[in-house]
Amino acid sequence: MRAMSRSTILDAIRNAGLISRIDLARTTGFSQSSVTGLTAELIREQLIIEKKVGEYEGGRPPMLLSLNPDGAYVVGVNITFDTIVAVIINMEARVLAIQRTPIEKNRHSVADIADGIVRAVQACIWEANFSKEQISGVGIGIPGLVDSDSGIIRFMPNYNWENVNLRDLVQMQLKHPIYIENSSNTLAIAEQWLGEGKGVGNFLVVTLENGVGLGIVIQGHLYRGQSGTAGEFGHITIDPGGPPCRCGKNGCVESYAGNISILRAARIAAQNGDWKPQHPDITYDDVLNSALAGNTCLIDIFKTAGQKLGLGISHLITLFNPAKIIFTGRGVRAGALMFDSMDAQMKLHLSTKFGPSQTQIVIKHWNEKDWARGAGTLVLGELYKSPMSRMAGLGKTMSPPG
Amino acid sequence: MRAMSRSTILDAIRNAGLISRIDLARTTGFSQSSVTGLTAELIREQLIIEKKVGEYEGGRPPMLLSLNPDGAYVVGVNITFDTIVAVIINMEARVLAIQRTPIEKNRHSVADIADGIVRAVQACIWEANFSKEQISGVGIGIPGLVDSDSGIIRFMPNYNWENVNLRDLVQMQLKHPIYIENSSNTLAIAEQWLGEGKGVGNFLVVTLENGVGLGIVIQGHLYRGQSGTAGEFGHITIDPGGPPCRCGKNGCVESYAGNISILRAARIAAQNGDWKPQHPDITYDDVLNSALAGNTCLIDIFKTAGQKLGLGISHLITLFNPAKIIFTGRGVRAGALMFDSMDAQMKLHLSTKFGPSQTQIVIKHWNEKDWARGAGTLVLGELYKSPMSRMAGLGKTMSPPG
DNA sequence: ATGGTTATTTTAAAATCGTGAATGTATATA
DNA sequence: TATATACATTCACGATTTTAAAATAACCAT
Repeated sequence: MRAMSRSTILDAIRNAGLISRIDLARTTGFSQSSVTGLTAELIREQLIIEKKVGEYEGGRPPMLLSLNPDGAYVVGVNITFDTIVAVIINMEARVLAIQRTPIEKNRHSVADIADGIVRAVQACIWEANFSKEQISGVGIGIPGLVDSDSGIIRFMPNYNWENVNLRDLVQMQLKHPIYIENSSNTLAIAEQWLGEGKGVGNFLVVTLENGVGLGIVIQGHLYRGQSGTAGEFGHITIDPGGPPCRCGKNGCVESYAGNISILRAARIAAQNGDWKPQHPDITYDDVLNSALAGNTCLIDIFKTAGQKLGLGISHLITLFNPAKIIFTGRGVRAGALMFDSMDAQMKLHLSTKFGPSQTQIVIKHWNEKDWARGAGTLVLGELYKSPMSRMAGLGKTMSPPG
Repeated sequence: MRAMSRSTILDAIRNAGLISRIDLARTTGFSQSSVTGLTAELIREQLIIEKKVGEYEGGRPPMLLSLNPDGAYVVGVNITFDTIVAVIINMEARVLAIQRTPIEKNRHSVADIADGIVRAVQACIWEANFSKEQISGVGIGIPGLVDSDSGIIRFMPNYNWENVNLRDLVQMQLKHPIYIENSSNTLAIAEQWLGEGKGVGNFLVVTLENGVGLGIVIQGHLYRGQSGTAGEFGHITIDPGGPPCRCGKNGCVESYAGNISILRAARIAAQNGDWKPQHPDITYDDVLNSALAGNTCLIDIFKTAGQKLGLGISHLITLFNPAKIIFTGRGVRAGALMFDSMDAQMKLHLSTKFGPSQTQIVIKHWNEKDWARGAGTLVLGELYKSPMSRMAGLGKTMSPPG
């Protein structure tokens, strides 16, 4: 009961960034005295602080409250095809330390990756001169289908894992509370907390990596579906006669717009002689660079990807009517190569009879850190729900050592 | 605050149908004394009643509580292309009276329909020997895009209405509280209340009429989207090269699976000589009957409709991961003609990598009354939220006159 | 300094809500 | 008829929040 009141206050502070008690009373609907009581409790627990004095407006100037950046620290870890990125973030999700660990080729058994995560977390904490007691938890983002309750990864196409329990393996070596979740979902939470989704009730996050993922936020809550498989946007069939997909079907969104699908199309073009790569072992980045340099054959590949993606996005808008769709992931670096045709195709498949589309399209500049940070916010969210579970004792000073 | 507790109790009673106080305490988590207090309040307000004594189980036999069927009466109205159906329902959503009013051809201005609704409501109340004071509200279901807050119908393809305020026109002649909502949404609410959606957190209702509609229930709440246009499933593009749609695009789900689209396809077949209808002015029912009688050309039309619908449904399952999808509307009478091919196509476009589909497909026997009843439950829901708003005084006896 | 104004805190009284413990009630069976 | 058992109610209590009012704090203008 009081947990809900606390949450309301915390959410309001997070949304505002910097807010006085009187404005808290106004926005939350609590009485002034209740706000005083609740904020006093949160200050005592060091979740929030009196940051600075606000603008004079004719009387006593307001004391502006903010989250306590140093109220807790957590580690966020993101796994991509070839890299483990771990970051330490503070209560404001600011990245204080970062650690990249390459995944060696063919070293991606579950045990290998679990060890890699543990080492990355330890190295990150060590190099930033933190002690492990200062870390309240570890969040792990996975590009695949995750049952976040049981911790089981049901399907992860990158390494072709099915039904493996990565969390337990990591937990055996790390004593911190560990949370695991699909990367698109962690990004959605991160956007809701501190990014484009702040204060937005309904929005979607589309991730363009090797696969194409979707995080769904509805009425302010992450939506996972009845059995946790909602949002497999990458695997809706756009064209039944299309190229094969890692999911076993043909013509999925992902089989056009996923980075490995673009790479595959480029390889086929190279085989057909439509394009001469500089070296035989081409990567997605090679393809992207050549396309950006003006190779028309490769430009066409991105254009097609954008078109198919655009049709899929039109489905999302028509079905979800979100306030925003946020694009992120390595794939957004293609920029206009992909998004111009996406935009055109999307508009083509939205009926004007329902009024102009209210959905705002946001393309985030891609940033490796953001993904690991997203995994970290997963833990921050849990801390907010029950701050008692913080590992670090409340009495201790929590200033960053670095 | 207490409103939520009351709702919890009411929901539990509605879900159970018949339940003792002690079981209420068990299912809701309230203490026995709280349940006594809350139920006493609800009984005083005549929302629930002590229905009968339950089975002896070793001690004092439980007193079983149920909703008070006669706690309130509301009118539900549904508009289809050619008919206005009004029903009186009680608190259990049982239909006590029904009134059909045909809509004359070319008499479908907003004023005409508003008058038709008013007359239908009045006739329904009159013929069932109710007094207007006994009716707590009127719910109207519209096959189109409705802004339920403002009461404005943004787009209704049947009569090609755009941005008209039907509610205000009706309100000028009826003093009751009037609610207006998209039919698919009213049906979703009705299913959640008393049908297949009872106790199911996430489910979808697909309506097959002239158009194809979608009602979305997520985490127990109807989802309307950011600006109220969520769920326009009928207008996602299945095949960009497909037939034109009333929405201005081509190849929408509706342009294959909507009843008028099937009728159109049959007319074209007749023109081409592929089929000889018995009379020139054919209707959807003629087409359906000839197909059921074995006309292969028409069977193919239904088969194609089912296939396109199936692809669309696979999108819904992949994106929403609902526990159930409930099909209703005149179109379900096509039965296996449509659903066999739908089923096959749907399965084809669901990846097996995410485990077997957990989504249960439910096809409801079509029934004209259900739609009007659905519009009525819209009002019942409002009554539950704030029983004080009931028009009929709490002190009055509320037994049905008939 | 003084007064005016707005922000915050404190205080006390009252309301609301749910709980636990004890009590009351209804039934079948020994 | 007494008893065991399970259901229901009563009542005093604690936790939480609100209202209202007063006190305090901080700042500017005069």
